[in-house]
Amino acid sequence: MSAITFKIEKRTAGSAGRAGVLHTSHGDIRTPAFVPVGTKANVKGILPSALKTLGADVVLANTYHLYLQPGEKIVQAAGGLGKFMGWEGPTMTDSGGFQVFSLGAAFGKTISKFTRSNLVENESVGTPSIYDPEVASQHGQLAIIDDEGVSFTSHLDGSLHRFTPERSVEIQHALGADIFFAFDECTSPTEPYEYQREAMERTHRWADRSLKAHRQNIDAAKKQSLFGIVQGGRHEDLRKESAQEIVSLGFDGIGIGGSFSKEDMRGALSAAVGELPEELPRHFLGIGEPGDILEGIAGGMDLFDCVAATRIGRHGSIYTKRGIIHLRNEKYRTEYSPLDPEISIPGTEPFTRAYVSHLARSGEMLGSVIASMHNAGFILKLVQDARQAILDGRFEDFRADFVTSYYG
RNA sequence: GCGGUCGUGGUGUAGCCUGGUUAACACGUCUCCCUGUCACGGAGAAGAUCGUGGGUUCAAAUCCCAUCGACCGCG
Repeated sequence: MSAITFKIEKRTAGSAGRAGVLHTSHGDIRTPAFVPVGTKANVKGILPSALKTLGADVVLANTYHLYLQPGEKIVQAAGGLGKFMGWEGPTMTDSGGFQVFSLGAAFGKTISKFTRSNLVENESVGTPSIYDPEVASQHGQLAIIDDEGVSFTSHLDGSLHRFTPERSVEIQHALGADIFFAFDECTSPTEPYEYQREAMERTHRWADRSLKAHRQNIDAAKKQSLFGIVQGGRHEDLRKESAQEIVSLGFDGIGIGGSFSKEDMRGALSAAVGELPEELPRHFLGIGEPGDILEGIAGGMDLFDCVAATRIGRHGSIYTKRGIIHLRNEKYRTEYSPLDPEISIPGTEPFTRAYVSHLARSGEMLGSVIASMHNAGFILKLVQDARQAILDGRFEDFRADFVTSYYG
C-alpha cells in the first residue's frame, strides 16, 4: 500500500511525456512538477508563502544536512519537516546518498596527484574506497564506501558519522516527509563500466534493505511513500537492468539518479524509462536546467528538483526567455528594465536589472532573494506551462518554441 | 618657520634597514562556472615603470640630495 496516489491525465502524442496529479495527504502535486530544493529545511532566500505564490506544490529537503543540523529528532519533535519549516504542502526528503558522490566527485580525475597518499586504495580495480582527498578537503570531508554503508566526516565540525540504508530510512521517518528516497550511491561519470556495475548492484542491495526497513515501521509506512533510485551511470544496459531491478522491488515511485554529461542524459533516461510501469511517479533527481527539464518531461519524467535556480540566483545570474544573464556584468549596471521583459514573476515586478545588479555587486542579501525568487518562479512557470501544453495537446510546439528562444 | 612620519595598481597594505629574476597580498574591477545546495562559493583575466626631479651604482621601490603633497609634534 502507498500513502500517495498518482493519476495520469494526459499523454503527449510524439513523446513519452505525461501530465497528471500526485495526491498526498498534504495536498496535490500537479505533474510534471518542479520541486524547489530546501536542503536545510528552507528554500534559500524564499519564504514558504512566496514559494506558494510562485507556484510550488512541494519542496524537498536533505537527510544528510538535517541529520547533522539540527538533528532529525528536533524536526520530528516540531511535528515533521513541513511543520518545522512552515510549509503546509507536500514535502520530500533526499536520502543523503548523493553526498557520497558530491564529496568525491573528482575521484579518478585527479587521482594521479595523490598516488602517494595511503588513503587511496584499490585504484586498479576501480574501487574508490576513499574519495579524492583534495576534493574532500575543500569541505574538510572524507567519505568511505563499503557494502554496508558509508562513513563520512561532517562538513560542519569534522566529526565522524555513518549512514546505512537502514539509518537513512530511520532518519527520514523522523523527518516525516510525504515522499522520501532510498539510500543510493551516485557514481562519477568518469568511473569505468566495471565500477558503475559494482556501484549499481550495491545500490540495488541498499534499495532492498531500505524498503524492508521502511515496511517494518508500520506507522511510517502508512504516512510516507518511498521511492527507489535507478542508477547505472551512462550505460544503457545498466540503466535498463537497474530500472527492472528497482521496479521489481515494489517502490511507490521511481527516482532516476546519476551524474551525466549532456550527451549521455537522453540515452540513459530513455533506457531506464522504457522499463518503468506507467502508473508509478518518476522523479528526475537533480535536474535541472530549463532545456534538461523539458527533455525530461518529453522523456516521461514527472518530478524534477534542482538547486540551480536558487544557486545561480544567489550568485547573481537569472534565467530569461532569451537565456541566462549574469546581472553582475558591467552592462547591467545601467539597464533599467525588468529582470525579464517577457515574463512576469509574482513579487519581483518592481525590480530592474540595474537594481538587482547593484544589490548583487554590493553583496546585499535582497539581491539574492529577488534573483532566487525570479529563477524559482521562472522554472516553476516553465514546468506549469509545459503541463498546460501537454493538457492542450501542444507540448512539442511549446518545447520547440521555448528552446529556440532560450538557446538562440 | 623648525623637527618627525608617510607617499607603491581603484582602495588598503607588504617589500626598503641587509640594492639584483616577470614588484607581492587582500579587497575591488572584468569575464566565465554552478544541475538529489556552497547565502558569505569556484576558475581565469586586466590593472602600478613604486609622488616628482636629480645623484651614487654594472644594477635603485630599496641608498643619497632636492622638491611637491598628506599627517603629527613644537613654535
